[in-house]
Amino acid sequence: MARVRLIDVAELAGVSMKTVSNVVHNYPHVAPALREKVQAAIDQLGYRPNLTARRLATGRTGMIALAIPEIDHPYFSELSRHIAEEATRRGYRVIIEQTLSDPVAERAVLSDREAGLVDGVIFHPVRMESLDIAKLDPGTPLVLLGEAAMPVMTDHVMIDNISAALDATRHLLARGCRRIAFLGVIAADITGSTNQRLLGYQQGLLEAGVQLDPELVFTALEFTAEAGLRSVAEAIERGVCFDGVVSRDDRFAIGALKALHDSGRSVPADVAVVGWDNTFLAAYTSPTLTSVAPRKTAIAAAAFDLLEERIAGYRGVGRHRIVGHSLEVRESAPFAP
Amino acid sequence: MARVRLIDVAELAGVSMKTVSNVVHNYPHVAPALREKVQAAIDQLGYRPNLTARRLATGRTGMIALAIPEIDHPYFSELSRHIAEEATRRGYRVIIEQTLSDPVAERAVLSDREAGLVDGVIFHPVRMESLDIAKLDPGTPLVLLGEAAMPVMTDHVMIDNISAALDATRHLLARGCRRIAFLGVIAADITGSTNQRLLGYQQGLLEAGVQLDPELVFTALEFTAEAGLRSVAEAIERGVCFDGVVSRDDRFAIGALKALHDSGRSVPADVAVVGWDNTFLAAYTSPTLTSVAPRKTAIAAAAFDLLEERIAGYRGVGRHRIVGHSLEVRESAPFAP
DNA sequence: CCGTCAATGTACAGCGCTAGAAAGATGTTT
DNA sequence: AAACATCTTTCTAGCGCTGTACATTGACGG
Repeated sequence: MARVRLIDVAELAGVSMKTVSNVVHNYPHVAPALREKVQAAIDQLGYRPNLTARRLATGRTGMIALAIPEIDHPYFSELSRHIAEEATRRGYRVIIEQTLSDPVAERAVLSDREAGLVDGVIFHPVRMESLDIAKLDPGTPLVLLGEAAMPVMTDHVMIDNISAALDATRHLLARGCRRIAFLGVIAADITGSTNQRLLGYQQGLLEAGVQLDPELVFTALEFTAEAGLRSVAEAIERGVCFDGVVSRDDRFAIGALKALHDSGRSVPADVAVVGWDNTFLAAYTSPTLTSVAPRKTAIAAAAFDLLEERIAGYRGVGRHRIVGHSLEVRESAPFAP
Repeated sequence: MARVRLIDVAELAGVSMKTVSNVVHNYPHVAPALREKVQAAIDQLGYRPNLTARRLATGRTGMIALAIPEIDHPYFSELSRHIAEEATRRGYRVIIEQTLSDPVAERAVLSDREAGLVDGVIFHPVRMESLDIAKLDPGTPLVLLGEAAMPVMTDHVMIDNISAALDATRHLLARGCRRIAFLGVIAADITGSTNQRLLGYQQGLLEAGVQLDPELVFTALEFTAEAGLRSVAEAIERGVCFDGVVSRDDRFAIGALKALHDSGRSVPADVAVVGWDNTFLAAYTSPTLTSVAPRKTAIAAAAFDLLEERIAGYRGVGRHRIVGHSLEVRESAPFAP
């Protein structure tokens, strides 16, 4: 099963390697007859160019790395899908790097692991801070996703979290909710996203003249539905009274729905719930879940736009692209009557 | 930002390239003093080996391709995660190839796309048949997942679908269900999995002496929760009477739960439901979903075992590994009282 | 005090492909 | 028919690293 090389084809066809290469690349300036002959040789031998060698010669790999915390988090798997499709469209392949939110793994994404392997990296950090990233930035084109860190020199794509949280909160206020909880602040979470969402939530309450109540900020232990469930269940046990929930993550919201259901509360009549990320789950919970919807395809497209400019040689300061969002209104928090 | 090469380090340290290479690889037979000196040069220049070049020289890429229909299908995203983790454990990186169940894309996976790029391919085909695969098999080590096709020469990992469907059906029968539906046969689905699951379902009914009723085999249009919902809703409208559902996919089951809920039926009192794949969703529906659970970590491990043997040079006939499964019993179909 | 053998280190030929320079072929113009 | 312009095709120097074959060194026994 010895691999067929360019030179083997060239010999069989009785031409030079470069001519074969020209045929493979569909370059002009190859006489039709010759082209046909070479093609026949290619087919006969079943020649396939060795991409590694091509890479070494051209310096471009045609691959980008996508580094995300968890492949199987619905938000990230949906985002991955869009990124993969955008990549295909633009002629790249994607290698997926799962960091599991581990600082060491995140660091590895930016350090020696990727040298010469990929043309660029799209990275959704969770634990690394701006300074870390700035220090490690290896010269490989890099675009960051999410809100964890935003070094000055690095490109960045995100949604306007404050305004999105504001929208969600206003939506609940319009329904008449006055005791609105925010789920969930996470102890180990140093990312900016939660803070920004919390900020938007607070801003919404303030502009409606509703008093902030620290008791209504629910803490979760980790990013799972289970944690969301527990957090809400405990709040209920503590006797906290609330009629609305803005959840920073669909999975938390799903846990919340379950906790509310278990405690005999009805959604949205007793408590209205808004989730975040508008993952496909949102359409299949009972009741279906109103959710903040980042435009994932737009995120993928913007990330690639920035990345390709970097790959093409742009060396300037970081650009920060804000991508649109909307509120997908479903049963858990319908429009005000 | 000129890249630092091995030879640059060698010059700075005043040694040969090979010695630097030896230090990088931690080979023995490098005097400690020299090693230190070389290491200093490496650090000073910030040298990072170029993986593409290393690949060309060694012939090994350290990457495998994972080709699946959809990244964001919960089953595949969970499977991907296990594969990614197994890959990390064994020193491989994963490049993910999304086929979207498109025959052309599936074909591309096995043809020129991956030549020389990866050491092996793990492929979950949907539309390609055994013969196609056998014809295209490019010599790159290959392991198939799922039941769509099983060419004689190719390795294969799957669960025993017949027996799993049998378990699910028996479980419902034990609860006293007698009008058990099978959801969902798909028109465009030529894969073996559905057939095998249907077979196990029928076998279960027969051994319990329950008459088969073609009316109880529900058809869906595509692999979405929406299609499952519609399929069940239409059956209800048609006046089909049933007290149990074996669903070939969790997403269908989720749709079914919703359809049943919408029609005022209670689960599991009126209709008991069993899903398939035990994706994390199953734990967060209301009611939670009993589901057939393939051992995903075992699938990942088995796939890598086979693949690594192929990479190591095994050239024999295809091995077929059956991986264990279980039935995760939750609220939608609890144990018989 | 020399020959021998490990232990270290060096030199260099590839890995397979690309791309630009140079050469060859063909056709056109005067 | 010579001179020139235009296509085609060949030649060949890398891309950066690895592994083999060979050179050097120093230690040690005879």
